[in-house]
Amino acid sequence: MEKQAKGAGEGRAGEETRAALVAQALILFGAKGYEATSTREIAAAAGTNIASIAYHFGGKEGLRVACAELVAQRLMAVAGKAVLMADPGGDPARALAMVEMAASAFVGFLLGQPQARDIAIFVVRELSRPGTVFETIYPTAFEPMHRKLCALLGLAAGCDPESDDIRLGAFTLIGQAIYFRIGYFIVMRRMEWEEIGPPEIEAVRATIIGNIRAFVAARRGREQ
Amino acid sequence: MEKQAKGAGEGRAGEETRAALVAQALILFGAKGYEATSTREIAAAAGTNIASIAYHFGGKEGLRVACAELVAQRLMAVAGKAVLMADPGGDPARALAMVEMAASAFVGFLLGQPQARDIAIFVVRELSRPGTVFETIYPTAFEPMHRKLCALLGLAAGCDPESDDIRLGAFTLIGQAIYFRIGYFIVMRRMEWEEIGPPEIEAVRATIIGNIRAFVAARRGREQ
DNA sequence: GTCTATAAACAGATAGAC
DNA sequence: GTCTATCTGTTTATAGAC
Repeated sequence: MEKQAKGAGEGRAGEETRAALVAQALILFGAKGYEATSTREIAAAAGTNIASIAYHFGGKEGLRVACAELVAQRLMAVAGKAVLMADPGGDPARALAMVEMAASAFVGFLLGQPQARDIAIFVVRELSRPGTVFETIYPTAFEPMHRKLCALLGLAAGCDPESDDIRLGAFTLIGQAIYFRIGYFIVMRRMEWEEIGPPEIEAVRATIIGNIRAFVAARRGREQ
Repeated sequence: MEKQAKGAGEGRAGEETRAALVAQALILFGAKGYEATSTREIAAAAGTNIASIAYHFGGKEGLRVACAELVAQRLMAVAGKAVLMADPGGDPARALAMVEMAASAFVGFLLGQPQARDIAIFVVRELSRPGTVFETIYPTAFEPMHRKLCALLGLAAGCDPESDDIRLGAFTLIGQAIYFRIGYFIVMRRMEWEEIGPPEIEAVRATIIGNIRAFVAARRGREQ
């Protein structure tokens, strides 16, 4: 009644409404889960009506897919340049530094502003089960990044980048970072933190980077 | 019509129905999520009717709480003896061995039989947001276990067990294990595994135990 | 305690005016 | 493209027979 005063001859396309719907859906899906979020809720948050979801996306499921596409695109835009194009030039020390930088950025994203956190949890939820969204995000974003991480780790540690050891090790690195988002409230309670701000993020970062160095050091010290 | 032939004078109490409902709800909540699971589904899986959920638990939410209580109880029964009562007797080497044993058991549980995996994911989901279930499981099961893990890690590494470093380090250890459950399908895809059986579990176990040793070694080698 | 039948609320999808 | 009003199916919860 007061929110939208757009007449029929508005001119500006419905691209804005579409974008608002995806943006709000992403936040709500992340915060409450896909099933627990109603289309009415999303429409209200986006300042539009329920019917517009069917119009723009064909239905709730289409909106979910649109969220996945947006996320995959953003992930590639951000990490694609920072991670995928990283070139250590065959130098183990530089490779290690690049892994540390990537981990640092990842932790900052996971624990940063609430909106980023909700997007992160949307991705985690969707990647935890097979489906359309999994098939959208895994091949275009996750797999290339994990492969690159393995390349850097392998170079840094002096191991075959595609060995079971390095591939699984890369998962343990990702996992410990993601846990701080999954277990957000557990961590806050146990650490007796009121909120997770810059100093807290820094503490998490330091611990994870310590683990990365220990991981690499343990392998460097062995054979090869 | 054919499933239940219990007359009025059956004698055996409804404790069985109650237990079946909790058991099936736990599996379904874990597999599909709380919101995505209908009470009809649960009742059918438990071989009873919808009304019995209201009778035994007051409603769907009561069933969720009952699941939490069962999980908290089982966690304490299993891990309570294996972990909480572990006494390294002040020996760092024994403390490290105990952490490794606990991690090994934890990974086995997380990746073991499907039923155990579903229970694990129920716990992870519920602990990821504040609520009644969080308040049930966190203080009675999670907090004591994390504290004990910190004690063992601190002793093994020669650090203050309640320092930020050790407490956060304990989270990174838990996180990397849990990731293999959260990211089950990602791992399978990337590792090109058809299923996660004993040899795959062993590989994950080896990587995580390697990380634990690296974590401890990095701190032992420093000061103190 | 267990069940069927049903009530009341809510979901996602759609028709049609503008 | 946007909206209101409505359709259709499903949800949880409940009443009441047995």
